[in-house]
Amino acid sequence: MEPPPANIKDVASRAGVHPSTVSRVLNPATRSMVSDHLARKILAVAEELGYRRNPLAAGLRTQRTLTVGIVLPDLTNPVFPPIVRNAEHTLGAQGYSAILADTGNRRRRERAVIENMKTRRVDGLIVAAARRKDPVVDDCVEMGIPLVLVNRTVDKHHVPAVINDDELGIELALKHLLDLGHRRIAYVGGPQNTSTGHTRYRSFVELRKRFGLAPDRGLAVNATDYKEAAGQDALRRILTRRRDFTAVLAANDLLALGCVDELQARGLACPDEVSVTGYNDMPFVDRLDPPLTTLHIPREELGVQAANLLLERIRQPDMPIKQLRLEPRIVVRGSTAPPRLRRDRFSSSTGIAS
Amino acid sequence: MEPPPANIKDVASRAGVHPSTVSRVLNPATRSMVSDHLARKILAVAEELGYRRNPLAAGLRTQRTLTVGIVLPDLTNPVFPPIVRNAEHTLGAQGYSAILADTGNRRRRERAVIENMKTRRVDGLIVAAARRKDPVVDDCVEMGIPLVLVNRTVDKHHVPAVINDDELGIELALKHLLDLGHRRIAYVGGPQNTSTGHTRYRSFVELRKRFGLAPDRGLAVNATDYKEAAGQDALRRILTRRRDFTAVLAANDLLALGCVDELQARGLACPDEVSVTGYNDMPFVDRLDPPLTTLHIPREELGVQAANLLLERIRQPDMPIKQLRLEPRIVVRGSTAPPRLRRDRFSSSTGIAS
DNA sequence: CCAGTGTCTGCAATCGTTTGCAGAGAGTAA
DNA sequence: TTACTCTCTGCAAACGATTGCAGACACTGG
Repeated sequence: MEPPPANIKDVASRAGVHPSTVSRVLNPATRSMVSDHLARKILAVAEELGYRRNPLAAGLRTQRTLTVGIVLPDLTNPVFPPIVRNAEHTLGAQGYSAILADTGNRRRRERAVIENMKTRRVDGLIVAAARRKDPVVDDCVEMGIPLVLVNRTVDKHHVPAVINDDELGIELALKHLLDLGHRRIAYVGGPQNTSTGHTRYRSFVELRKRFGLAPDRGLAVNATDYKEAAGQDALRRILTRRRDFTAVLAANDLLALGCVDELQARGLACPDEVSVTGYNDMPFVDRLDPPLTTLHIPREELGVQAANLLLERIRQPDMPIKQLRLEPRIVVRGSTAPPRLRRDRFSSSTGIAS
Repeated sequence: MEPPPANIKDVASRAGVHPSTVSRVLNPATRSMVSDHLARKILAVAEELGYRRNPLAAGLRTQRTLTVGIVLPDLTNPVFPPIVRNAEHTLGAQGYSAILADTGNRRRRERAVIENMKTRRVDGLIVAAARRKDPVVDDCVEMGIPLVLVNRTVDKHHVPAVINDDELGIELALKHLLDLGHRRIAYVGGPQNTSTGHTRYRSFVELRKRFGLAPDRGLAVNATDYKEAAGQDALRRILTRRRDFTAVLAANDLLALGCVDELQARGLACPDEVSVTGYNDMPFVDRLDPPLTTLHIPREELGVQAANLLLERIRQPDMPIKQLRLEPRIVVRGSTAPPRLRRDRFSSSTGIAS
């Protein structure tokens, strides 16, 4: 029922040649070493026997496994599936397989899965779970393991990465709100130990200055996590101090949803009383109530480019390090609108009128 | 910068023993063959040298790779990420790594990726992309490769699988609509070459009979694909024939969303004029406009159980074949409501009043 | 005829583990 | 002492490929 698959020796003996000759024929790089006549014969026999090269044996000898690891913080965050999918496709087209691991956002697990991938001798890594200071990533670059960061990067600047232009993204969102007439704009940011959380926050602060808005510290809070609950919590904290903002700029769609929840819980209408913007343009946020104004990022492109960059590094490890910064674009939907005069009950509690 | 990792020979010579002894110590099954004293010493040396077993070499020898393949039709369908994530976690806890492939719903690619996984000598496969008649799956069972289907199964009944109890699901949805007072209920089904599409459709037809509803063929259409556009298209086809239904039972959330789109396009309010139910309770459908009434399936459980079942089959290939059928539960939200008297313009076209 | 040049193929070592088999000692009983 | 059993460790052959090196062979030119 289960005949052992043919190996290179079977092919060789059936073709009346030595296994090494078969190997050479099957390997494109050494293909030209053997005469055409013989090669054709060997290929025919291989085909006939249904021969498939054993990647374990080959990998053992060559130290290359045609395998790359993909490390995610959380596959259920809708940003990642399209990235993974496209990365997997483009890797697959080049003969590479992807081994996937989800760290659940835990450092211990990140360390463990990358350790595991290293012992499995992956040829390279795509990491979407990087922290700004990430010793695990440092280890990899130090060991010379080809590595590409995607979506998030690290503070050290000599690591290949494909990320979003977050300065631009925040600028687009902020400009949109300013154009609508908003002036008191709250900010709900992401975890500061991620590059996205950090950059978006810094961009917001700087742009606010640049656009001549008062540097209102109490209006910006960074969440501990890119999840709805954390976003809701962050906005709640802002609301304990200030209630006079007319818009919330959130660093991520999930945070934005949390903000919407908190507004709803307090009976504040979105966008009538408070506008909200997100970041990432996750699938289905266009169908939410209200449809979320957000920044669209080229998810597919992120995956493809990360894969290509990694392949490039695997094949030419000495190339200068590249960092790609892809541009987001704003998608205006129903969660933002011009500010309106506040109802009494809203401003009354702090005594501040907008 | 890159010292070659220690191998078993290094450990052996450093500990003054033979490599085979080291191997025995490191392998739990043979651990007891060597004296405690020596074993402890060897473990210490291994630790000291940072020894990690090379899975390629071991796999070459043992024919086991501690690797399983996960095959998906479409990772961007929100049903799958939770399944994958949980499967990966539980496999990882047992030392197995997951290599992932997305077939993009194409048969050619399904064949190719599974072929690839077989040559990579995976120890088993979790397949979520099965068709009802799936020669690729047949090949695998015939070759004796441990295999577990998840979410979808095949017609042949001797394949291990973890799926939903779709009869129950459809019954719950239908009952819910009946309880609300609906009598003319349209059905938008999934592709009939998938087990889910087939079973849900059959269940709907049978249950309608059982509940004493007229067998209204024109009210049921099966979409070609589990996507929004296909759902919209299916409902459009129904609407060309009949306009007197007050509810649509969709076999999948994405189809349901397509139905909502079509209703919206025609100016039919949901749920005021037509109720809609979905299936799967994808993330975020609770926040849509309207929030979708749907069947919640134990996504995490599906992943965990599929992984466990696979591990069981890998370790005990001769166990009788198990099929797990997990129960969905209905989640009632805003997309369903009691039927109301139709407005004139709606019923006028067919002359039938509900 | 011999040396020299090229082209092709085979030899054998190697990658890092695992495991059946056998042998070395130690201990026990007769 | 001998024979036998047990427990532990080493030997060496796999697993299935790749590749540096060298040899076989045909051909050419002197």
